[in-house]
Amino acid sequence: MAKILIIEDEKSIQRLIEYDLKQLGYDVDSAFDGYEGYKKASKTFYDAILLDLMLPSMNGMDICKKLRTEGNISYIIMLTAVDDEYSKIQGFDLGADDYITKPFSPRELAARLKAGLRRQASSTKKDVLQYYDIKIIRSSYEVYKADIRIKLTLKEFELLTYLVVNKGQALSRNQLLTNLWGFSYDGDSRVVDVHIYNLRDKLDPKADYLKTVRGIGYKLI
Amino acid sequence: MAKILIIEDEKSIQRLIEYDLKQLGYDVDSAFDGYEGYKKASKTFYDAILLDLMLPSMNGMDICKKLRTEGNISYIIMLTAVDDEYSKIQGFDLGADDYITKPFSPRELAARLKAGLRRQASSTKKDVLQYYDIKIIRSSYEVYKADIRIKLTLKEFELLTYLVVNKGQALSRNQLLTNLWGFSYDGDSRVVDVHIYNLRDKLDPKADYLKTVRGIGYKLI
DNA sequence: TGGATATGTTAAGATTTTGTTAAGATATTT
DNA sequence: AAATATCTTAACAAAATCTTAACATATCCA
Repeated sequence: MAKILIIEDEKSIQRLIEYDLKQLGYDVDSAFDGYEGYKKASKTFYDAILLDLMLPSMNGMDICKKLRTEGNISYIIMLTAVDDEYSKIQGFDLGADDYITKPFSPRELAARLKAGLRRQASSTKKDVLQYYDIKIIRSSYEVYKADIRIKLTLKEFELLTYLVVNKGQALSRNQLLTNLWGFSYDGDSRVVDVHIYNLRDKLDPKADYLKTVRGIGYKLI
Repeated sequence: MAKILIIEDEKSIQRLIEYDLKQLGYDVDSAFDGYEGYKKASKTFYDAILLDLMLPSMNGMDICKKLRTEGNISYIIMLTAVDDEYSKIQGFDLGADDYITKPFSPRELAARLKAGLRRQASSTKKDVLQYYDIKIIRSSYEVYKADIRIKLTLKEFELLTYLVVNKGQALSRNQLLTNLWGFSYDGDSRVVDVHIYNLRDKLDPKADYLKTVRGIGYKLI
C-alpha cells in the first residue's frame, strides 16, 4: 500500500490524520517539525506527503521547494489555516500538487489523496533522478556529479539508478541480482560487490553515502 | 517564449493557470467563452491551447474540430471535469493532443505542457531540421553539412532524421528497428550498426557526436 | 583474543558488444 | 536484361565490460 508522510506539529491533528489514513490501509509515517520531515522525505520515498505550512524549524514552503529541487516526485498536499489566494498560489508555484485548508474533513482529505495517488501512478516515470549532487538522466544514460559528467558502464548505471530509486532501503545481493541481472545467482556470487566497489570509486572514493549493510547487502542513505 | 491561449470560463481556474504559466515564463493570453477563444486561436498562432470542454457560446470539442479543419497545428490540451473514457476518446478523435481532468495539479499541467511543446518543436512537421552544421530538408530528402551536400541513402536519411528528432536520447536498436524498419528483428540483427557506421563515415569520420551507448544503442549528443 | 565470516580490492581472462569490411541479396534504374 | 545502387548478412577484429578467483582487510562472536 502507498506510503504517506505526515509533517505536522499539532499533535491533535497529526494523530487524527494518522489514525484515519491507517484505517484506510495506508502505510503512515509522521514527523513533528520541519527539519525532521525534510530529512525523512529526502531519505525515504513516500508516495505522498501531507505538509503543514507553519512548522517549527523549517516551514512547509521551504521543505516543498527543497524537495522538488532535489528531484523528489512525491504527491505533496499542503495543509494550512491560511485561506488566502496568495499562499495558495505560492504553494502551487513551489511545487505542491494540492492544497487543503484547515479545518478539513477527513473524508475530503482521503478523497483528494486517493485522486492524487491515482494520478501519480499513471503519470510518466521521471526521467531525471537527483540524489544530493548526483543527477541521473535515464533517457540518455548520463550521470553527473556536481555537474561533471561521470562515465558509468551499463551495469553501474543500472545499479546506481536502482539504489537511488530505492534509497534508504537496504537491498540484498539477491534482490539486486534478481532485479538487475534478471535471475538469482546460486548464493555466493561476488559480482555485486565488485560493481559496488567500482561505483564508489567513480562517484567519490571518500564519500560514504553508499553504505554496506553487513550480512545483507547495500543501501544508499 | 511559447505563446499559450487559455480558453476557460471559470475565472478562478483561469487566473490560477495564467499566474502559474506566466511564472514559468510563458506568454499567456486568455479567452472566457468559446466563440472568443475560437476567434483568437484562428487569428493568432499559439504554440499551445488549453481548452475547457464546457464553455458558453461554443463548446471545446467544436472549437477543437473547427481549428483542426482549418489546419491549425497548435498543441491542444483539453481541460475537463468529465472523467469518462468516452469524452476522452472523442477528444483525441477530434484532434486534441492531450487531455487533463479537473481537478488537476498545476505541476501536472506544466509538465504536460512542457512535454507537449518539446514534442511540437522538435518533431512535428518541421521541414528543415538543424543539428549544429548539419541541415536536413525532409521534403527533398537532402542533407547538408556546412552547406555542402552530402548524399545519403534512404535508410541513412531516415536514421539521421530520427536521431536528430530524438537528440540527446539513447535509442535502442530495437526502437530504431521498430520505428524505421517497421518491425522488430529477432534480437540480434546488426543492420543498425552498419548503417550507423556508414552514417558516421559520410558525416564526419572524426567527429563524435554520434555516440555509442554500450549495451543499449546509439545517441546524438 | 582469535578463529570464522563477510566485505574490500585487484587483476586476469572470459564474455559480450561494437567496429569494420566485403560479399551476396534485393531493389531500382536504364 | 543488364547495370547500378542499396540493403542485409556474415565473419573477423577490436574494444569494452563483466565475472571470477584470489588475497587483503574488516567485523563479528564465542
